[in-house]
Amino acid sequence: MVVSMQIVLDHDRIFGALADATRRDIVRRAIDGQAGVVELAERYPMSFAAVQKHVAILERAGLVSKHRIGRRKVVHTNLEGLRVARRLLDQYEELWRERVERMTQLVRES
Amino acid sequence: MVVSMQIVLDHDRIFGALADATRRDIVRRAIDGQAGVVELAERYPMSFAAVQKHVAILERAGLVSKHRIGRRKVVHTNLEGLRVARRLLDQYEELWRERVERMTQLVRES
DNA sequence: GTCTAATACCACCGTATGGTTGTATCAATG
DNA sequence: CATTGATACAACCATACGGTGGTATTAGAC
Repeated sequence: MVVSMQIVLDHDRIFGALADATRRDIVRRAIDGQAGVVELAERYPMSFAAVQKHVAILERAGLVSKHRIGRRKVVHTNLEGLRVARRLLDQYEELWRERVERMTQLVRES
Repeated sequence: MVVSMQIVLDHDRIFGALADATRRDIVRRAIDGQAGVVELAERYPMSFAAVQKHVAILERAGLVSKHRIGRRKVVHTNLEGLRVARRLLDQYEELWRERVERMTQLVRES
């Protein structure tokens, strides 16, 4: 029985996944979509298993995905995951802009 | 002796602070910059002290700051903190764009 | 000055997280 | 099909995190 893992793209997981320097570096490297987990692991001062766990956290957050190429699995960054995070920040900035506008309006009316 | 607390604006703290629904909600509410910690705390199903800790985490991350108004302290969101996070995501998207461009170029040359 | 509302801080507790080592699976290769 | 390179997963450990209640500090109100 195959139960496909659920990728939720919720903000908790996405921002949590990005709150670690190793994982952010993996995201950056995986944009090119050429690195397997072994190649990634070689670059960080920690065990292979630790890097694997970081990739798993990124995968659960929907920031990267893996697909087989031969006997390796290649990690590549998922643009949509990054955009979910960015959209939230954009919303905050939009609220900020609206607030500034309201305040400017108030000053103008007084 | 007064030792001012250091606000670092590093990505670990910023994304970590945003990885919690309560804290994101505080950031959103504090954009208007009118809420004291008591008013904030009333909105969440947790103790006053818990909300205070959330605000402290946001403050250490540079996402909000507090200043006295009368006997209260008002929490307001710091736009620059949000922008630090957004800039990193923008960089990733830019890397993505460059990669797509390189690939398109390769296809064209073949 | 005394009282009190608003905030800050401390100690504690359960659970999640980041790391480790060891073992199991899985697919190409000989 | 046995081997082996690449990945997955489980058990374990130390520390960080999110919550609690209780106590201290601070600044207006009286």
